[in-house]
Amino acid sequence: MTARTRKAQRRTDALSRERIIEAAVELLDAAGEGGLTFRALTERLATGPGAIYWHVANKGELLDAATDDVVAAALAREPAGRPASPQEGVRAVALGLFGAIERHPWLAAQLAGQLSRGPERPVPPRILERFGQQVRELGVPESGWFVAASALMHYVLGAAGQHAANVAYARTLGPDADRAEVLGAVAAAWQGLDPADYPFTRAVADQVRDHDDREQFLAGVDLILAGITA
Amino acid sequence: MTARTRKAQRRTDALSRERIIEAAVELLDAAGEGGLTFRALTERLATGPGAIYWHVANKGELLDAATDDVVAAALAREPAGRPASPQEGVRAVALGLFGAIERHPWLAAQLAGQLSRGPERPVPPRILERFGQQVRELGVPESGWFVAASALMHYVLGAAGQHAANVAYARTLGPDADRAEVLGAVAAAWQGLDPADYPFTRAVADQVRDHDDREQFLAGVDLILAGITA
DNA sequence: ACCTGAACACCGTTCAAGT
DNA sequence: ACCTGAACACCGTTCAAGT
Repeated sequence: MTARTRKAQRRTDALSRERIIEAAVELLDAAGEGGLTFRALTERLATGPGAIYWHVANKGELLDAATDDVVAAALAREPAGRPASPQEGVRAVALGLFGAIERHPWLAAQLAGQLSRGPERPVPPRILERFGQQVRELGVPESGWFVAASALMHYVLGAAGQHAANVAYARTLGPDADRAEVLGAVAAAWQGLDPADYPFTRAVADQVRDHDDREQFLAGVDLILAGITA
Repeated sequence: MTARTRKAQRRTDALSRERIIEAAVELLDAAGEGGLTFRALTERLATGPGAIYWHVANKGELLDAATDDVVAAALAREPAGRPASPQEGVRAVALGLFGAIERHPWLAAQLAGQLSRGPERPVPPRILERFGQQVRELGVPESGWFVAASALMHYVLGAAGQHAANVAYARTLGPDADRAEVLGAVAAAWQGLDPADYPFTRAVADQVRDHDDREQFLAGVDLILAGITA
């Protein structure tokens, strides 16, 4: 067994756009956005960069495709039957995205990037559509559709991203840090702020310690639902 | 006048962390996140990279400091007197951030990045605090403080980021594209979606064309305020 | 049509050397 | 204490050449 033997075997099946995107998602999951490089990709796929460029225009397109793939899967994973109510439908979509961002923490920044990079990106309409269909069934007058669906989308993406940050921060504290430790760390960071400048943030630090991220997240969704139907 | 004369003069005043951050913000404003490189920075400041590293740990810290600077300025720019009501206070903070993101479109992705990179980043607590203080004065019971302030923060950052994307997209269409053209372009992009998959998004495309971004933004803030006080 | 891999331009960062 | 600038490792991307 020479040293070279340990390298990835030469691939036998053909390369394809799907296989490349799949490998990109794996790299992103393993090491975050910094983990996705063409060098890592060529090694994992046992090719040269030219082969990848045959299937994908550039790194940006690959990142977009990976984002699109993961979001589409999350939105498709939903319960088979129709939701009991539009409210339940909203919660289901929200939890689907929450879970996707939890499993793929790099998604949060990526989605924010697509959101702030023009209207023709594929992912935002996909998400807006799902929330929007429930908003319509909520009986909201048409003039309020866009604002209601936008509010849901922006809150869900932002709050889920913050949750993912907490989870990632937990890993920093050691591989077996549990929920209490993570929340404790967030609370501790906020308790360390200047009392004169941050009275509110220090006050809520306690709440952050005692509550479950997912519960808080759903409470936020319900708050916006209350605003929509007010 | 030799070719060399056109290069930036050798700096006479001393370098400082503030001057570096200032130059970084200018580069970001001029060319977005890709415009901030140490090479561009050294040329603009007429130094070598080592000089910059004497004042700043690395690029990430510089980006964070630039973000922090701009957000702090936006939150400080507020009206002198106390707001007429907590609701007005929330709108003022929201519009302050909206304006900052409009003037510095790179802020949107940067803020999302800080949000999803752990609780000890300096900027999110700064924003949470401002919304939180108004939430408290709204008479919300303490158990609901965090959710209410988070909902405001996430909506505002997300929606303002999308607005900034629209503005940036407008510049793409030509230097003198006006509001109608921009909104028309967004509407057109959404109208081009598959009618079977995107009935809602296509329906709201018309609203997007006819409404003002700032009005829609404030309507979203009011929606969340309604949910908070429901 | 699909893949190889050397080469290129550019990037963030370091560090021995200067003042 | 503060700054210089050559050098390094690494990155995305290209392209002439192969099959």
